[in-house]
Amino acid sequence: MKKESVINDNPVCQIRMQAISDTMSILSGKWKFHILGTLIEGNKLGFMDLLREIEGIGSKMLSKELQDLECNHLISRTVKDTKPITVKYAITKHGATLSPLIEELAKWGVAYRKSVHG
Amino acid sequence: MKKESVINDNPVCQIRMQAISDTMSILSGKWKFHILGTLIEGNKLGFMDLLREIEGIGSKMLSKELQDLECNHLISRTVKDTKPITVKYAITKHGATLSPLIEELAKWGVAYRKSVHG
DNA sequence: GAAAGTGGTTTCCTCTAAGAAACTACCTTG
DNA sequence: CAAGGTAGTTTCTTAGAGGAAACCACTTTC
Repeated sequence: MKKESVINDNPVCQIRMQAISDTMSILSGKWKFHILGTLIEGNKLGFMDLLREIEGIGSKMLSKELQDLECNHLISRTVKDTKPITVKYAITKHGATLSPLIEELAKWGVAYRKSVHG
Repeated sequence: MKKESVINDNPVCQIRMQAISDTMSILSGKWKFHILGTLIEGNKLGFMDLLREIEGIGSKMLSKELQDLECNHLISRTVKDTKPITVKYAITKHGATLSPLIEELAKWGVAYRKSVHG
């Protein structure tokens, strides 16, 4: 008798796993949380603002990550017709729903650090 | 006057960001959540069990990810002196503290799917 | 003694994430 | 007209993540 999957071979688990994969794929990469976190704190920021706020990121990565986040409707990009034109990035209502998740991530990270050193 | 970071240039944000980076680094990779999720459901599983449960993973990746998780004390590995020897992987108390986080990830993923299709 | 199960390691390969640096284009201020 | 600000794009390169397949050692069952 060949053994087969028993735990993960049920619809509830499958949907759960899929949901987790979805979330992680949307938030993948080194910078997504940094960008989202910064936009949640300081609402409406320009490209150069973000470049300054997020230490270490380069313009290429920032540009790409912003596009990803915009595609997934987590942030908005609005071009103001000023001179010179300026662009403002902001978190969307949808993006704001990530707050509890980001909160959990931060909380766990802090607790982990304490448990290792403390 | 040169502009500088204002939002992220304060200790609270720095610690937050660091904590998030820590968490993400510990849980990085394609399989960590799948492994943890599976071990939370079915407590105490062998290597081959996990290989069967986690669809798509190969033995090399499983081996590596299990080592990572064990190093970070999120799972335990105990060798039973049976014949043939068997190895049991289980979630630790520490690893179990990830449950709320995993819960949030799944919740958000499900909600996201609904908001896109619904 | 061959097949199948235990728990992995090793080798080789590919693809992508990420970063550095240069460049575009347009505008304003000194 | 040079310097510096706006918002990015392009090119080149490298490190690492991930996967397929073969292999090892040991044991039990058919």
